[in-house]
Amino acid sequence: MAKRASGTRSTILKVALQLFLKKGYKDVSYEDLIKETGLSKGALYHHFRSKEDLLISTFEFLLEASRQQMTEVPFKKAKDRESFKELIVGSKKEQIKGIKKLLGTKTIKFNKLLFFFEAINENERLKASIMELMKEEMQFLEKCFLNMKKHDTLPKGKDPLIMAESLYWMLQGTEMLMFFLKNNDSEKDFIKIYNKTIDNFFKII
Amino acid sequence: MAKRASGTRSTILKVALQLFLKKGYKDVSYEDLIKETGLSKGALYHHFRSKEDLLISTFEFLLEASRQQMTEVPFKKAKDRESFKELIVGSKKEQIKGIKKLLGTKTIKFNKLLFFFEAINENERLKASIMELMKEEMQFLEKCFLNMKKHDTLPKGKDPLIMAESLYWMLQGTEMLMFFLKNNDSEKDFIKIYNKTIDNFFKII
Amino acid sequence: MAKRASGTRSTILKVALQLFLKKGYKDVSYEDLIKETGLSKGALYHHFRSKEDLLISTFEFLLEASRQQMTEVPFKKAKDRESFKELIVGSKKEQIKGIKKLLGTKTIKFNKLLFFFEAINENERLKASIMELMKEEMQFLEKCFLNMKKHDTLPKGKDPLIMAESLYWMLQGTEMLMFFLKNNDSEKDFIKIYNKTIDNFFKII
Amino acid sequence: MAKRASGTRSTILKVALQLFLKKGYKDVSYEDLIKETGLSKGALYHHFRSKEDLLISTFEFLLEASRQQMTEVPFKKAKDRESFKELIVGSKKEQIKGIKKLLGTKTIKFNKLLFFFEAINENERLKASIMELMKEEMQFLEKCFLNMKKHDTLPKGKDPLIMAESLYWMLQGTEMLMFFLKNNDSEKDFIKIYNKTIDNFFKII
DNA sequence: AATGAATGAGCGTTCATTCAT
DNA sequence: AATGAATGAACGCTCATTCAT
Repeated sequence: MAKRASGTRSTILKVALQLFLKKGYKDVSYEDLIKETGLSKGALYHHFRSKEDLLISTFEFLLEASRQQMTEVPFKKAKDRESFKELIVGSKKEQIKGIKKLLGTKTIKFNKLLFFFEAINENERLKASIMELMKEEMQFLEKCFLNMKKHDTLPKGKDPLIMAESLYWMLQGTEMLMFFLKNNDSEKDFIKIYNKTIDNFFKII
Repeated sequence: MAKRASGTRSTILKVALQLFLKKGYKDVSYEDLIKETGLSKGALYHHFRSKEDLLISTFEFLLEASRQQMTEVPFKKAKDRESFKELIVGSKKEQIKGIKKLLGTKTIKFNKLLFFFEAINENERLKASIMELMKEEMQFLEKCFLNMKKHDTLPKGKDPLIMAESLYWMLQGTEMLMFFLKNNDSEKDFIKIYNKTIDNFFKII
Repeated sequence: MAKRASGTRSTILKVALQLFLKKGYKDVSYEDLIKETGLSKGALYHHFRSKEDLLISTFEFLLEASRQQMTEVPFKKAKDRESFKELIVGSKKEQIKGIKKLLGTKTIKFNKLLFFFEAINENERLKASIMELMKEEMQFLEKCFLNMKKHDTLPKGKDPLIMAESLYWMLQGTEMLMFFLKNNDSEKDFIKIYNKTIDNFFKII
Repeated sequence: MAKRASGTRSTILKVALQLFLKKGYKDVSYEDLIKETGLSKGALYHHFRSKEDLLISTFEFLLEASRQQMTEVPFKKAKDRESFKELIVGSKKEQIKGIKKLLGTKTIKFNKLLFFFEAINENERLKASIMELMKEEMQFLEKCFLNMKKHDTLPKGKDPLIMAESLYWMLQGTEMLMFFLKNNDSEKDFIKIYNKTIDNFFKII
C-alpha cells in the first residue's frame, strides 16, 4: 500500500521537466518520454494519470525547487551594490546548479518562458503557483534593498518596494533574451545577462 | 515587405493572427481557421503553402504593422516626464487600436508572448525579425530620452541608452502579467500596466 | 457546398452496419472499418464525427429501412391464419432481403439484439427510436388481427391488441434464439422460427 | 459445479456479477473491479486466470443460483390461473431476492440480456449453459400446465408444451423492456411486467 | 480561386496481462 | 494470499497536407 520509493516517479519527473524546458510542453510526446526514460507507456500512466497531470507535477516540482533554493539565500549579505550583485547572481547560479542537479544533466538549455506560458495556458491552477513565486522573488529583492538601506548604500528617497519591482521586471524582461540564444548550456548566458542587468539598474538609479 | 493582400488572403491573415494571439499557434487548427474565415481548406492552402507559412506571414504582418505604427510616433513630443508618458502610453494605445483595426474586432485578448515564443520555436528565421523590432523599440525610447535631455528633464549623468534598455525590459517584463489576467479586452490592462511601470521608472531614476 | 453523393458515406454505413451486426458495436474497431471499406481513417472521420455518430447513423439507417419496408406490407391480405402467416413471414423475408440489399451481401449473420442493446447502452437517444419501431410493429400486427376479425377467422372475445402484443413478444423472444445458432446465413433460421412461432400462437389461442 | 468460494473469491464474483449486470462485460475494467472490491490487480489474477475466466465463473455462479432457486419451486401449487400466476411471480421475486442476497445489495439494476449476449459472444461454451437453463425453465412451465390440466383449469385440447414455450418466449420478449426503463431497482418493474404478461397470456388462450 | 474528399502519421489514453516481491 | 509496478498492443481521434475537380 505504501508507495514504493522506486525512483521511477522521480526519473519520469526529471526527464519530463528536461524535455518540457527544452522543447515546450506541446512538443513533447509520450514517445519522447518513453525514449528518454526507457520506460513503457503503461509505466508513465501508472505514475501520472495524464499528460496534464505530469505537467502539473513537473511544474510544482520545479517551483518547489526554486522556492527552496530561494529561502536559503542570506539576504543580509547584500550590504552594498557589489555584494548585492554577487548575492543575486550567486543565487541564480545556485538555482541553475540546483536544476542541473535535479535533472541530473551537465548542461541545461531551457526555454523556461515558453514552458511557463504553455503550462498556464493548459491549466488554470498553475497561474496561482507561478504568481506566488513571482511575489516571493520580488519580496526577496525588497528585503535585500531594505538591508542595503541600513548600510546607506542606496540612494535615499527611493522606495525599496518599487526598486525591487522594477529590477524584478527588468530581470524577467531580459530573461526573454535567453530564448534568442543558441547555446546548449544556458548557464553562462544567464549569468552574463543578470550581471549586465543589475549593473544597468545601478547605473540608472 | 508589405504584401498587397487580396481580400481573401487578408481575411485569412487577420483571422489567423486573431486566433494565434488568442489560443497560441499550436492550439489553432485548420478546422478553427475554416470555421472563422468561412473558407475551405483548399482556399487556405491556395494562399498559404503550409501552416508554418501562414505563421510566418501572420508574424510578419503583425511586425510590419507594429513597425509602421512606431515610425509615425513623433518622439520630439517627449519633452518632460509627463509628455513622455503620454507619448508612450498613447503610442501603445495606437498600437492596440491598429491591431484591432487590423483584425477588425472591437476587443482583443492576447497572449502575445506565448505566440511569440511558439513562433520562434517553430521557425528560426522569425528570431531575426523580432529581435530587430525589439531593437527599434529600444532605439525609439532612446531617442525620446535624448530629446528629454535637451529639455533638461532627465537626471544628468545617466546614459540614455541604458535608461532606454532598462525601461524597455521593465515594460516587457510587466507585459508578462497580461498572461495572468482574465479580461476579454486587454487594452485597459495594457494601459494601466504601462502607466504604472513608467511611473515607477521615474521614481527610481 | 452541396453534399457530393459520392457514395462513400453510404459505403461506410453499409460496412459499419454489417460489422456491427456481426460482431457487436464494441468489437468493431476503426481498423476493421478501414480494412472492410478500403478507406482511410481520415475518410471515415470526414464523414462521421465519431464512432458514436457512426453508430447512431447506422442505427437510424437500419431502422429507417425496417420502417419503410413495413409500411409497404398490405395488412389487408391477412384474411385467415394461413394468409396471415404468409404475410408476416413474407414480410420478414422482405425485411431480410432488404437488409441484404442494403448491405450488398448475399448472406447475413446477425446478432441484432446484441447490437441493439449495445447501441442503447451507448446512446440514450436511440432508445426512443427503437421503442417507436417496436410500437409500430405491434400496431401492424393489431391491424392484421382486426382485419382477420372482419373475416371471422379469429376466436371471438379476444382483444386484438392483446393478441398482437402477445405474438409480438413471442416473436421477439424467439428471435433471441438466433443468437445461439451457427449459420452464416440467418435467413432460413429466421423463417423457420417465425413459422413455428406463429403456428404455436394459433395453436394456443 | 458450485465451487466453494473462499471469502475473497466470493467477493470478487459478487462484485464482478454486479458490475457486469449493470454496465455490461466490455465496459467493466479491472480498474472498476479493483475500486469496487478494494482488492489489488494481483489478487484478482490470483483467483481468476483472466477476464474471460472471471466472466465464465461469474456466469456459472449466476446460472447455478438461478437453477438452484428454480428447483425449489413447488410446481404442484399451480392449480388454477391465479395460483399459477402467484407461483411464477413469486418465483421471480425469489429469484431477484436470491440475486440481491448473492450480491449483497439492496437494489439491482440489471441489463441481464446485454450481459448474456456479450457473454455468449465472448465465450462459445456459455451458450450450452444458458440454453440448458432456458430448457429447464420451459420445462418448469410445462409441469405447471400439466398440473393445471389435472385440475381442469386450462382450456382443453391445447398442448402444455406449446403453451409453455409460448409463455416462456412472451416473458423473455417482455423482459427486453427492462432495458428501456430507468429505475435503479428493477424488481418492481419485473413483477409488473410478469403479472401483465401472464394476464395477457390467459386472455388469449 | 476555391471546394471538400481523402490520406496516414501521430497523438493521448485504456486495457488485460505479467511478474518480482 | 496479495501487492502494485511495469508492459505494450490496441483504441478512438486529430491533424497538417494532398489532390481531383
